[in-house]
Amino acid sequence: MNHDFRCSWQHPTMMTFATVKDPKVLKKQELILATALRLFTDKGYFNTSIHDLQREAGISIGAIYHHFRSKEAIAAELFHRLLQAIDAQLEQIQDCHHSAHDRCRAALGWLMSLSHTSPATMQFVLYARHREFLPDEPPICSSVPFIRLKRMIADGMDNGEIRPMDLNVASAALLGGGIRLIQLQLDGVLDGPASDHLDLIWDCAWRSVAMEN
Amino acid sequence: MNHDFRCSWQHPTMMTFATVKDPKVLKKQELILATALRLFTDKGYFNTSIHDLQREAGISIGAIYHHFRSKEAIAAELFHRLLQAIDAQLEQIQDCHHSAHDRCRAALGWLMSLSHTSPATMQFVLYARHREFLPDEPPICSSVPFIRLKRMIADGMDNGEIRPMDLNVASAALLGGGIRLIQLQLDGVLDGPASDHLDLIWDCAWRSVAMEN
DNA sequence: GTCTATATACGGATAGAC
DNA sequence: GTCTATCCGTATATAGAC
Repeated sequence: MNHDFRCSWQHPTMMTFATVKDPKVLKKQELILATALRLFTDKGYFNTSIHDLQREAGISIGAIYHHFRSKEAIAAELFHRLLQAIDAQLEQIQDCHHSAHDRCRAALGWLMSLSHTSPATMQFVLYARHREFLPDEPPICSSVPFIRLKRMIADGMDNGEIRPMDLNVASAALLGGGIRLIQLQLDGVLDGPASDHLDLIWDCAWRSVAMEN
Repeated sequence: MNHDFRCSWQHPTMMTFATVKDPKVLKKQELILATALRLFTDKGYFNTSIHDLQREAGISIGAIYHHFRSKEAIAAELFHRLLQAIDAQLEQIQDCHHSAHDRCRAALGWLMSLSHTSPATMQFVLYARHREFLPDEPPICSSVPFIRLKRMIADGMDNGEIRPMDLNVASAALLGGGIRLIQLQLDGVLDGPASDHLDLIWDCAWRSVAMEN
């Protein structure tokens, strides 16, 4: 049983906002997005003004509005890119492992490591109340990465690794504990990184849903 | 083993804001707080203006500022009262049951029923990003009710019901799944109330931490 | 205690030079 | 593409009559 959850991924802090355009423009867009991520998670979306963003990024308001339609558009772009990056990583994990057990464990391990190496990413994606500033976004539990995780679990139920039960309940039982630990870490309640507890929480989680022998 | 988690409590919707002052003043304060709770959970704190509150409550801005120092003070008062009401209920549950198993199950069951009968309460307490508008509040995981829950679990570890392990991990494993289900319900992902799944999620949760026989 | 009217500030967004 | 200066709506909070 392979408990290594790495399987050659990009280090989380390398997560970038790059797409396919001119690198000069990209640098500035990325600067704006990275600064926005920091401020949004630090003080919250509504406590961050465009003037804050302008000051912290060291560029002008005009430049910001040249690259983005509005403040909301910055948050939306940020949200989409981070979700996409996370989903890409989960897809890679899905390809590297072939049982629900190994896939979900690797996924949880990676999410925990991400919450340590890039807490702002985790906080913005998992924790922010997007509905309040991105009214058209679906709730996070319906986002692509979460759907993928749910699918992994459904497959495990089909092939007999996981006891048959309501899929939402199984997802909550298997990942709820780990996600809760991540939240505790982001809130500063844990002493060390959440991933210190991966082995233990995974043991608990797997007991809760595994097919009896 | 007693699986009844009720044990004579006030129905959650009866949760009121009453204290000890003149009932006439109370009615108005309660009206303001109840309206604020509805609007804050509905549109979010920052998307709710004092004018919205004034309109929805059917009173004047002057009246609002007569009873509360500021908008933030309304949110703070709301937060404290709801946390206190929840903790009072948990205390009652603690008194009615005498094992970690029964206490935690009853507590989770009650929280799930509360999330159905009074979703706004649950949403505001469990889900809102208080740090963004109540900067002096400690994080929710450090609040009185959560401390109480943690204590119940610690006791269960001491008396041998629960396997010895890190307390944060045990809390996450035992309650993380249920809390996650509550979040799913609040986000509208579940079809019915989360409490429909109490038996199942509790069975999963308890397996994950229970002492082996 | 409750009301209306208003002061004051701030935030998002735009105009237009360079 | 980037900048500065500015517009304008809105939000919190206050003043002061009743």
